[in-house]
Amino acid sequence: MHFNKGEIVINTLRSVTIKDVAAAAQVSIATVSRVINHTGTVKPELADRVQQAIQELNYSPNSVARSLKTASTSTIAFLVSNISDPFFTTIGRGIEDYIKDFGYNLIVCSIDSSKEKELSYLQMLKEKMVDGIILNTTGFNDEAICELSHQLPIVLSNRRINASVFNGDFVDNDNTSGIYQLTQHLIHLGHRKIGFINGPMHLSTAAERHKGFCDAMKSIGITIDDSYPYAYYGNFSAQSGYDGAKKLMKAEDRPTALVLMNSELALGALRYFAESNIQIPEDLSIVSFGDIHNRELLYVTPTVASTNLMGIGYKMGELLLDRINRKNEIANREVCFVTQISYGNSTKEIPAE
Amino acid sequence: MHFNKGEIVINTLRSVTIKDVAAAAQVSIATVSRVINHTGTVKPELADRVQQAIQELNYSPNSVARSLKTASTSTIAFLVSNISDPFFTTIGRGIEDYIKDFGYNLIVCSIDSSKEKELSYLQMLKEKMVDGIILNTTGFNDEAICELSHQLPIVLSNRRINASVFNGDFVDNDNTSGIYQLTQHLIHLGHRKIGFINGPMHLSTAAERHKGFCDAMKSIGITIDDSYPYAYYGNFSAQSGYDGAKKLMKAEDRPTALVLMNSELALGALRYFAESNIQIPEDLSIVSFGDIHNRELLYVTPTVASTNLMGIGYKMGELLLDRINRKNEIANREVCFVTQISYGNSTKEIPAE
DNA sequence: GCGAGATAAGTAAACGATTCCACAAAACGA
DNA sequence: TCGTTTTGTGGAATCGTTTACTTATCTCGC
Repeated sequence: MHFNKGEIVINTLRSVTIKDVAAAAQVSIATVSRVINHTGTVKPELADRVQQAIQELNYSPNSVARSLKTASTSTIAFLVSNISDPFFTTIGRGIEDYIKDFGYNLIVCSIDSSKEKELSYLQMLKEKMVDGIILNTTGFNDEAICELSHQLPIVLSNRRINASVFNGDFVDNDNTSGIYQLTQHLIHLGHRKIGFINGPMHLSTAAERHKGFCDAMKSIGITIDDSYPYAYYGNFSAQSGYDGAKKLMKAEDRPTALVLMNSELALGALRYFAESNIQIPEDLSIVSFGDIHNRELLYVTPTVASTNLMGIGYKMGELLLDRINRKNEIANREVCFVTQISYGNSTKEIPAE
Repeated sequence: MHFNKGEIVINTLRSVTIKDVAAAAQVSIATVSRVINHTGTVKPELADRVQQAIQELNYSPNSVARSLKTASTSTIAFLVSNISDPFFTTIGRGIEDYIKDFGYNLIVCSIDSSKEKELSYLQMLKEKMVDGIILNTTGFNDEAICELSHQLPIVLSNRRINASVFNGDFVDNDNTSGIYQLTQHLIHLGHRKIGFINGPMHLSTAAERHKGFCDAMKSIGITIDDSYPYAYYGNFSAQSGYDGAKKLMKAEDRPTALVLMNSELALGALRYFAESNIQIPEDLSIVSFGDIHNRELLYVTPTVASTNLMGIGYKMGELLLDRINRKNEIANREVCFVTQISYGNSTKEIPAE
C-alpha cells in the first residue's frame, strides 16, 4: 500500500474501483472504461492520465461486474467422471493450454458416473454462467443435455449422445478402428479364442469398441452374439478389469487372448494376472485401448492403441471457443482422432490348433 | 420450453430473472429473494406462490449477479505446476470432494513452475473474485503471495513460503521424517554409499527431504556437504530422475543405494535402469518419496514413503473454507501428514564391506 | 381501546462494470 | 461563413441480485 505515503489508509478491505480511477484521473468512468477496453475514442492525453491513475491505485477491473454486464465469464467447465484419472487430466491439460491464451479459465468437476451429480453440476454451472462446457457425460442425462445445448455451447468428450436434437460438437478417438486393429493383430498371431472386457454398452465408446471387435472377428467367420463365451461387461474401472479377467480365466474354456477396452480395465486385469501367476504373454496375450501411464515400466508392456489425449483436449478447446464466438449457432461437428498401435511385449504367436 | 404451452415464446435467449418470478407470483423481488435464500420472514402462502412461480418459469438465480452483491463466488482455485500430474490431481480430488458439499467449485490452473504464469494466474483469479486459493507455488513469487495473502484466503500446498508476513495456512507431508525413515532402512540393510536425487533446494519440500537424508546419514557418522559425491539436484521431473541416475551410475565410484526424493524422479530413474540393464535390487537398492500410481505393477515395486494425498486435499479444503468463513482473520496454521513406509522389492541387504 | 413491539411485504439503493445516448467542440466541405 | 460530419466526453441506464430502510398490518398486555 505504498501509494498512500503519509496518509492513513482508512479502509484497506474495500478494493479500488473504476470510480476511484475516474476520480484520480479527473475523467468520467465511461472514459476509464474506454481506455481499459480500447473501445471508442479518447484523447491520448486523457488516456495517459487514466493509465497513470490505474498504476498509482494499482487498479484491476472486477471480472464479476464485467461478467454481469457482458453476460460472459471467460470460464469454461470440464465435466469428467474423475479428475484424478490421468486419461482426463491429460485431456484437461490440452484444453487448458489452448484456452488460457484467450483469457479463459477451466473449472473441473468430477461427476463420478453419477446421474445426479452430473445434473446438479450442469445446473450449477449454468447459474455460474460459464461460457461453455466440455462434457464427458455419464450417458444418463441425454434429454437434459440436449435442452441445455441450445442455451450453452457444449462439446462432448468421448461419449456421444443418443439424441438428434443435440446442438454441439463431439470429439473422440476412432474407437472402432483402434479395437479392430488390435483384434486383427491377435488374429494374425493365430488366436481364435479371443475374449474381451468392456464397459457399459449404453456408452458410445463401449459400443463402438465392441463393433471394432465384432468386425474383426467376423473377418475370420466368427459372429459375436449374446452367447459368446469370452465376454465380460463391467464399468471401465480397474476393479471391473480385475473381476473380468478372473471370471474369464477361471472358466473351464479359457480364451488365449484378451482385448481390454480401456486402460483402467487393462491395469485391473494386469493386477489379477500378477496375483494369480498367469504369465503374459506365455499363458495369455493381451491388448488394450488407450495409453497407459509409464507403460514401459510395467512388469509387462501391453500392446495398445495409443491416443493423442493432449491433442484431443486442444481440439475440444478450439471447437468450444469457436462455438462460443459464433453464439452457438453452427451445425454440429464431429472430430475423430485416429489411434496408433504401439507394440509392447504382451502378445505372442499361438500355434494353430 | 413446455411451460409456455400455446404461447409463442418471444425471446428464448433472455433467461428468466427474479423479476419475472416476482411478477408471476405477484410479489416484490425482495420477497422472492427472501424465499430463495430463506432469510427474513415471509408468509407460507406467499412462499408457496413464489415456489410455484419458480417451478413454472424454471427459474434459477444468476450466480454472477449474486456474486457481485455478496462479493463471493463460491469458487476456489487450485494452482499447481501441472494438472496432468497424478500427485496433484489426487490432491485436487480430495479438495473437490470436501468443498462441493458446501456449494463450492474448483478452478484448476497449471503454472508449469513458471514465475510469470503463477503471477498472471494470481492476478486473474483475484479479478475473478475467487473466494480462496490453494497454491503449490513455484517459489519465485513469495512477496506477491504474501501481499495477496492479506486480501484473499490462501492455503499453501506442500511448498512453504520464506516470508514472515505471509497470512495463511500450510499443509504438507512430513518430508523430513519420511526420507529419514527410508534412509534408515537402507542403512539397516548395510548400505553406506547412499546416493540421492533431489529437486531444487529453494523449494521447502526439497530442503526438508534433504534434511531427513542428512540426519539419517549423520547417525552413522557421515556428514553431507557440497563435496558429497553421490548427489544430484534436478527439478523433480522424470527427466531429472533419468539424468541423475545416469550420472551417478556412470561414475567410477557408484553408490550401492539411491534415495529418490519424489515419485517422478523415481519413475525417471527406473526408466534409466531398465534401459541400461541395471538390476534392482541386485545391482542397486532404491527407495523413493511419495506414492506411485500402480506401483505394484511396475517391473520392480519401489519401497516408498507413502502419502495420503486425498486426505491432504480434503484437509486443505477444510482449512481454506474455514479461513473464508472467518474472513481470513486467523493465525497461520500448519498441518503435517505423517508418511508411511510401504515396502516393495527394490531394496536388498548388502554384506558389510 | 390503545400504544408498543413484532411481523410481513415493498421500495429503492447498492455492487462495479459496460454502453447507449446526448451533446460540445473540432474538422471539414462548399 | 455556415451547415454537416467527425471526434471526444460525460451522464445515466443497465445487468440481476441482496439488503437497508420504510411502511402497513397484526398481536397483545395493561
